[in-house]
Amino acid sequence: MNRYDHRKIEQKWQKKWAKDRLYELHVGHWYAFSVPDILARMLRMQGKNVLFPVGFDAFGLPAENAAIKHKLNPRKWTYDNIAYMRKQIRSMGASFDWSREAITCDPSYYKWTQWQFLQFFKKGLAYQKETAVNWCPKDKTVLANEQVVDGRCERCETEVIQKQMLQWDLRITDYADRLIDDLEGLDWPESIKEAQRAWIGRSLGAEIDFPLVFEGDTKKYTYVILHGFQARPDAPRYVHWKAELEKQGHKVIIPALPNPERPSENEQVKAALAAAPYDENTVLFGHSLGAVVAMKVVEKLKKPIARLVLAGGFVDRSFKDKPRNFDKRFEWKFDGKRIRKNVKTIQILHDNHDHAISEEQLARLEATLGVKAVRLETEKSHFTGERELVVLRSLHPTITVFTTRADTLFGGTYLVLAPEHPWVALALKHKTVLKNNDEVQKYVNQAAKKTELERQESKDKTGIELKGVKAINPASGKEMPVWVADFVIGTYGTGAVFADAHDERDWEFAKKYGIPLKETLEPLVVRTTGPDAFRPTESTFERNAVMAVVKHWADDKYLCLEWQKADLNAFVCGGIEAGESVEQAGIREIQEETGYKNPRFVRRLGTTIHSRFYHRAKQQNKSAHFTPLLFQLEDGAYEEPSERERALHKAVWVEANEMENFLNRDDFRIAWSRVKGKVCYAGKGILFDSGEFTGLTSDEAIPKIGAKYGRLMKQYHLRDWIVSRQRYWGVPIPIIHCAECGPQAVPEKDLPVKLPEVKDYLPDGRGKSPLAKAKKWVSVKCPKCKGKAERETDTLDTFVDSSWYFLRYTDPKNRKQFAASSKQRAWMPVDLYSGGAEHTTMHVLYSRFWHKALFDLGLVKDKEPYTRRMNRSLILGPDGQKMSKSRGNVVDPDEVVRRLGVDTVRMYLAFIGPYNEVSSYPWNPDGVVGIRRFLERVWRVGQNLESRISNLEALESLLHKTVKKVGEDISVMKFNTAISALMIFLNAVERKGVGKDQWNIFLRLLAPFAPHIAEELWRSIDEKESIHLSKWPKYDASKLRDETITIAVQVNGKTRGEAQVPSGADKAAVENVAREAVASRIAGKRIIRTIVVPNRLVNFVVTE
RNA sequence: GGGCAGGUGGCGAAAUGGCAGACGCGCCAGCCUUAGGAGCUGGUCCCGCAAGGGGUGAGAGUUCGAAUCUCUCCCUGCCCACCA
Repeated sequence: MNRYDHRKIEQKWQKKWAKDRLYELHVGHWYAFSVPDILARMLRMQGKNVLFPVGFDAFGLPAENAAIKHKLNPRKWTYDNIAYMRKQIRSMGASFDWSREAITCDPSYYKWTQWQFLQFFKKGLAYQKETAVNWCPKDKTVLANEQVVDGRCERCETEVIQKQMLQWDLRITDYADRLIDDLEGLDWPESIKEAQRAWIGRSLGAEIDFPLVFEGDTKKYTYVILHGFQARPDAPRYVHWKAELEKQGHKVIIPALPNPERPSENEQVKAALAAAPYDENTVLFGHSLGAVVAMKVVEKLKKPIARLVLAGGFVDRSFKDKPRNFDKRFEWKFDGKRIRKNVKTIQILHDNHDHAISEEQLARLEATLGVKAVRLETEKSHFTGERELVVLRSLHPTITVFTTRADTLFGGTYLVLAPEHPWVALALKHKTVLKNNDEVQKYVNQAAKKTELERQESKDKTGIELKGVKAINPASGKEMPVWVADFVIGTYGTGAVFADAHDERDWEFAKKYGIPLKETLEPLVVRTTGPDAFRPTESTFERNAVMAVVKHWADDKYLCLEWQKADLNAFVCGGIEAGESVEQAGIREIQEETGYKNPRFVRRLGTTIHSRFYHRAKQQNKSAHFTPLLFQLEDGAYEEPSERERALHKAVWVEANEMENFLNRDDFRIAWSRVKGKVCYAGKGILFDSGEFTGLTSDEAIPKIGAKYGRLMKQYHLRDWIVSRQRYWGVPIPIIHCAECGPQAVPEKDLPVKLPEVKDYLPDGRGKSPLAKAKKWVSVKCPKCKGKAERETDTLDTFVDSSWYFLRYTDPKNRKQFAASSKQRAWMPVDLYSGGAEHTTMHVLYSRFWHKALFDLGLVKDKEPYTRRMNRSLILGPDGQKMSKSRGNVVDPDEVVRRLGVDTVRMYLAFIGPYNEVSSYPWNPDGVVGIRRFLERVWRVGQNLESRISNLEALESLLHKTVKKVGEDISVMKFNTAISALMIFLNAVERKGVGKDQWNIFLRLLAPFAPHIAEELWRSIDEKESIHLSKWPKYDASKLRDETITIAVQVNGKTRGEAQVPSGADKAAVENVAREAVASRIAGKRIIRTIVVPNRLVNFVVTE
């Protein structure tokens, strides 16, 4: 029987190709796997070397949860699934290179995940940090910020709480700038780049310090500064610190400590003790080794001093970078209790990139003194820069805020701290600093109890003033009240903001609590787009003007102008003439422009509004300074305005509630918002009452004010990447913890650290992962000191596994390296990465970071892993909703495949719409039969090839056009239009017949889409080799041209007829033919202009 | 509140400055019939018998010409969000 029997054909060829058969599938998998296969097949036929790999990212929570639920071994569960998936994927007829398969949970793969992690660890890119982390009480695991959705766990939707934990982090924030800046050179869709930028969230701004003053505190201190190893009192930084402190009226003593090159404890402590009286007015400040001496000094004191400050205070003789040779007589033990007794306040200052002190040493110092270190951004690591202002700032109580709007600094009238701000905790501990200590404590406690979700949900902002404390505005010099409020986020910026009249949130808060505000900005509206856009290069006409909002005499409606020439809906406005007051000017303009005779001045609407635009009617660049005024008409007395005015604009009445829609420019909207009583202006503008910066625009003032009163800097939304997971089913972190030596890398020869077998996979609920249950596995020897040590029991985030898998594809079997550099060079960077839109942010960002880190280590040659990244569309359920098991709309194409065949299903998915649009297509079970019919017809034509063809030339021409179109469309992944071209060819062939030669070419075009049927028909025309090994056809450019072309003929841009012209005819001939086609329409009219677009149309522009 | 992507027949869509709706689904009429969820032929944006006219979310602009570019607004989807 000779009909298209897909089952027979597809099984036959799949057996031959892969020895496998059909299984049921998820339609989303089909879309992801089988459609790109079309491109891979074509490229291969074009002789390209195509790496089209497949693999399984198989670590992670789903496998573990399933294992817990069904009491299975997650490894067995995963590998069973992989085996099943493999069969499914093979049944799609996709031409994956299975020899390169990578499985992230296989020890041969994760050996290299661990190896790369250790390279990062050795370079300081991976580090351990005690952090407040998102903790899901149900999953009993830590979540990345990215996995928290609306304050809830991404997976189980349990509310996330905060918990302190020692976590492994990767320093992705060090790469934030490069991750943004390197996007420039990438040929990616702008939307993906924008998603990356948004996620990193860089904002340029300034950090500004606000000194705090306390009621009745005018105390002057004696600062004793103890210098460091190999230093002297006249080192520039100490000189600078001394000068600054003396300027503030404090006394400063910097004793020269004996033998700074080869220090000894007794000598130095003795000298330090003798240098000053040490009483309640003393602040003892130790830098570096001086900090050790300072601690010894405090131990020996008889009465307490005011403060102990330790800057870069190390407790070991082993520096982080290289050990220093200190005198053995230095005793590295401290009596924390005694120290705490002898000093009122202790401060530990530290910087995150200190070359001398390890995190672990710092932690010990913190533990000894019972104080958390304050981490600072330094000029040079270990506070060795010349000025290190940061140290001085820390000597006084100051609150540092981050702002992107330094232009409003002069108007800052209060300060707001997050409830978790460290200074708040400090002040509360002292109890005497704040006059309303108990109330503040109560508020902070309440805020701490609230989850992030609750804090976000409460729209009404709450807060409490810190009584007894004021901050000094460094710009205006004015005292500002200090508040604590939970709308300020502790973890963003510095956890503190200054508040002013030009922020809506600050405005509302101030109104609610009666805090005074001060405006310092007049709105500036600059048109930057459209025909009215301000032209900065042209000369500008400055003009003082009035903007009159005119209320109806009885109703709540207002008199506005609709401008005729420009697309402008506005209030009455106009210039102020010499000798005229603004009020007079307003009345005159109302009378002139609208004709209403009796306007009455009501009130000014506050601020001046500056407006810059290009005045089209006057052809001038304008900078208008509007004074907005409110008028009301006494009555309807009216006299028609002049013709000139009426030609310019039309006066209309606009209802108050229609106004927002009516006005179409921001300067008028601002005036309107003030009529309605909303006064806060949060946009940019021109400064006033701002000292030397008065008159500047916001954009000019932001960097200048920021630099003068603070430090210009960047802030990122991005935080370091916490990679620790307290879960079983992941890559074990290859670290050994030794009490003596700290965390040590597992030696390379011992990699991979394989996952131990455990009895059950439940987390223990105290933050330890199930790996801790494998006691024998945990207990190891320290690779350094050979003493007793324990393995790290956390596993890595699965995003780590998927951050480098494409590298493994280039050399999947390598046992010596993660990928040989020769193999990498051959394939990297990835030419086309078509992935799900859900990975546009996190996975793409993490893998880019990982790649850059490898690049810095010299392990890869490219700065970026992906040349082209596309987001594929989504297949929705038949109901138009995202497919999900809970919705019950998951389409299983098994039934369709059985009925209509693999070729039909994969081709239909390709036909449904463009592949790389960020859109989605509902799976329409009816539409698929169109493709089946097409293949049926292909089959039928293939059975009846003819030797004689009615119009060979025309057919050839169409064929070559098809070759061109299909090839071009596939290469840009517009499979839908490629298929449409195949259909058009087949439609023609069914009418005109087709010969073996043309059919041979057509089948090769079809092969990537419908590999099975194409192969079968190919063999039936006596081809001996597989069609998939044949060459992609080339088109003959000379055959693309048609003999005659039908062109459109337009009159005044409207299509009025058609004309047949010979291909390549000259312009005059085309024009003549076209003129005849519309002769009746242009008769008696004059042709002003004729536009000829070759091969497309002729347009006659005629008089009416 | 912010960012991004969109908005074209009954449906998926095509056209990215040059004849709007290619191709396919569905629908209508007819043919064939082995009676099917098959095949073939023709039709199918709207108004109109026609000639003609109108039409790509709304409005305006640029242009000989706009679905496409610009502006204002509306709506939908996705992502982010008390981010200073």
